[in-house]
Amino acid sequence: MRVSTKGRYGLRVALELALRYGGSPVPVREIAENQGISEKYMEHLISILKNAGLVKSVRGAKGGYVLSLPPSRITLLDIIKPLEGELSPVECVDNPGICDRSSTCVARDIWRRVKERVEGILRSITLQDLVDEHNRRVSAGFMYYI
Amino acid sequence: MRVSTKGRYGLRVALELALRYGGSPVPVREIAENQGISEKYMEHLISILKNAGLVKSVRGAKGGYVLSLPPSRITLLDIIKPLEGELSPVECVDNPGICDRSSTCVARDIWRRVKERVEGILRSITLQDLVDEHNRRVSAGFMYYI
DNA sequence: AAAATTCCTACCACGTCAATAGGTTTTCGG
DNA sequence: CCGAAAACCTATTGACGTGGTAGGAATTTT
Repeated sequence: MRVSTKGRYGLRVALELALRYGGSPVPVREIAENQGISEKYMEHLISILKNAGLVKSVRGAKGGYVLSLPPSRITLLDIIKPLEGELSPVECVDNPGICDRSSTCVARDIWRRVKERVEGILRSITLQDLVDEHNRRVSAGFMYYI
Repeated sequence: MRVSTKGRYGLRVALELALRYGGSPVPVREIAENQGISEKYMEHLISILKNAGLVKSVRGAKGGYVLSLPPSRITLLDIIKPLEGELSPVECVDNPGICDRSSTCVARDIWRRVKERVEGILRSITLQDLVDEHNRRVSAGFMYYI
């Protein structure tokens, strides 16, 4: 039941772009450095987000990436889905034809509920929520050291 | 975010044992035949359930497996956990030390909530619930053909 | 004794994931 | 106009987990 690094890293990328929303385009190199992830791999991940229409690119020098929508209008599900594919624990939830027991299978119902809940959580949280929470923690951490 | 065949098959095995709870021990061969799964592989899976204390074995001829508790006292989480391991979408939920950002990571909180929800669902359903639902469907299917 | 069954350990083939490599194209600044 | 900075594209690789197999040893019933 693990999310791959695509989903994990991708979420961190999106958060970084959200924190800098409204500013100049952010090059992959910067994100990769901040996150301690290979630049080349990051490039690959962000191209998935681009194809999904979540980020826009600016080519050439001084280029980089920006979110194509305000953080408040992007849910975590929007980000995770293109990176991870369907969030079903089992194939037959999305594709009943794969198993001839699907129509009466009691297990399938369980897996369907699991998927719905997971999607529900991710859909209910926006990037802006994460930004707010992040800022709360940073300022709390700052206060702590005074 | 997929559950492996271990979890899927294991759940079906448990359901079969639950349907036959109170009867004589069920040999692996029978379960494997009913489910269309390799006997050898099934053997391996059921030994995991045995080590977890969910089923008891009776060795020798006329032997087999039985649930070690009534179906109403076994939750789906009890079954899935030994087969699949922790249900965390990311490692750091169970093992914060793996990442030095854990203490302030906003993403980690999300993944923790996902895990809690998934576990919550699986913990709220017992094998007896599945048995009841199964029986309901069987009799409904029967009525349908009259 | 023979058959049925659990139990144990090792092995392997395959696919996916994570990552790397090596370029080509576009754009800005001077 | 040139060079640097950046996105973009395609292919390849290495490692690992998953799913499944093999062969036999131990235990119990008939």
